[in-house]
Amino acid sequence: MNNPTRSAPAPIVRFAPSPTGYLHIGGARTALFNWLYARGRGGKMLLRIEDTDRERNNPAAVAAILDGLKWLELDWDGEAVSQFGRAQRHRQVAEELLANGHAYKCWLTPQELERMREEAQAEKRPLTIRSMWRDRDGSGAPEGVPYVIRLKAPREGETVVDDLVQGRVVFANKELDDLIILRSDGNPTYNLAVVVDDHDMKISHVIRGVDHLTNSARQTQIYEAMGWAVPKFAHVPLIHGPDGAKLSKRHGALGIEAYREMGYLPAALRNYLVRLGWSHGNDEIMSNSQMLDWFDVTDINRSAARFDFAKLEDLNGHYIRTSDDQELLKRIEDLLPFLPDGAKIVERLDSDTRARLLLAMPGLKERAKTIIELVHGADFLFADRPLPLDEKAEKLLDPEGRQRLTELLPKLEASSRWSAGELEEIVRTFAEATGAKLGKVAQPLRAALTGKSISPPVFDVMAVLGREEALGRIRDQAA
RNA sequence: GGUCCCUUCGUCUAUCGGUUAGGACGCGAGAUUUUCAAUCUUGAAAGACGGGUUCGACUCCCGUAGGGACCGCCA
Repeated sequence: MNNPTRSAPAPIVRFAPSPTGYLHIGGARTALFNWLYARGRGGKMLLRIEDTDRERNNPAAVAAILDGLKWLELDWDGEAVSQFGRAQRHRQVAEELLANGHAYKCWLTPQELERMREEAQAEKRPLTIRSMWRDRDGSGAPEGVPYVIRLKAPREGETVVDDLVQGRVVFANKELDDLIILRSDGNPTYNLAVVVDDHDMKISHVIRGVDHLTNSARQTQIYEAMGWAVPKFAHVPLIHGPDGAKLSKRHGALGIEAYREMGYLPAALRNYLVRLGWSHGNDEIMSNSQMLDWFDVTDINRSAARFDFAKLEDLNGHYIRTSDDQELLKRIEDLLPFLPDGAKIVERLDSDTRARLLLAMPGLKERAKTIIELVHGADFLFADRPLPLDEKAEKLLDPEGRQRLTELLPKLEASSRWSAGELEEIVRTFAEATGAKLGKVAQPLRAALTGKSISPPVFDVMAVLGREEALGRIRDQAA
């Protein structure tokens, strides 16, 4: 954040998702890395929507991505830039490249290209597109046939991507095609648009997934053709599924909103994601300011990491336990609309039950790994008398258990303050007097009060439910 | 197939040539306990393989194997 030892100029980074779908978990981590790098060094975090492909553009996806970032509490500077909105400027640069001899018009048709690919495939030789139009200067061009503009990429030597994560990656120029920078319909392609935008937006560090590594080599050629400074690159490894294969819908490549709906906290998800491919010694749980202080792209690992829900859950449990009760209540209320049985609870959430929920929170949050578990733990608060009993509760309320409740009832009715402490004393005294182990009394009591065999401590449950409700539930089950 | 990248406990990782290879999750055992958690103690668990370089390699180099990314007028 305000680390005085950092004297380098403040970086300008960008997160540049394409609006073809939701914000997936890998994208979320890339955004987080960008955000940490910018915010940790007093830099800027810009947002750009890569929507040059009009056919695949989806406004709902843009909204979902922005929502996901907001939920993750990652902010950005200024308005999100639409790449499509800058098409004029991209075309202008393409013309400039044409004029300065670094690009050429190519009349190769998609059909011809397809045939070249098939032939290469059949002969099992590598395919590198070598357009015959490269050096013809447009002579012999067919009439009225649309053309594309290709970069006249160097054929000799090598193009180097000096990557902050991957190291120095060298590509032989003879392996690289003359990439298309302007489509036959006059629209810019991704690689051109990205270079122009990154240059115009004065991006100092391009932090993105390794799937873009070869693009960086191509983009470097465009920078060089324009005589522009190449930004620093940091290509972060991809996230894999539990089986080591690329993360797909089958595993966990869900939209970020799915994680919210599964009851994860943004802080937990951030902490989990930052430790995937990056670490700071043995530190596992870290605050935002620690992350901001410690994070550096040069410490990111080169190998892909597998997504592990068990560890995410553990972290989430930690963040729930250390969260403020009031905040948890808000998280619950935010999540309720997305839960199958949430509407029922929303209905009952008046100021009284809200207060009870808050009162129960310390006991509840100790046992929940997700917000959903937190809600289920609070089920007993919203139950109607007579309570439905689950199988184990049923067993606890055998004749012996019910008999105990009957005997205990008058003692509880005589309680003066109905506090957890007083109630515990009453029950303990009762247990001792009857020579029963505390559990023999507490378990039937729990079953009667919650309908379950597991719950927060029974005395807390009684206090939270209040005298009238608690006694009523016990009477329902007493012999 | 071509190019490029990767490879330490099951998983995430530490180690920047010299360590009994450490931590976390998960798993096992124990303590605590009114249940379940939480918490504490504790156990099992790793340098893919083969060559070098070096007094000494998990660490540097080469090869093999395995995995991955990219190879669109998609981004």
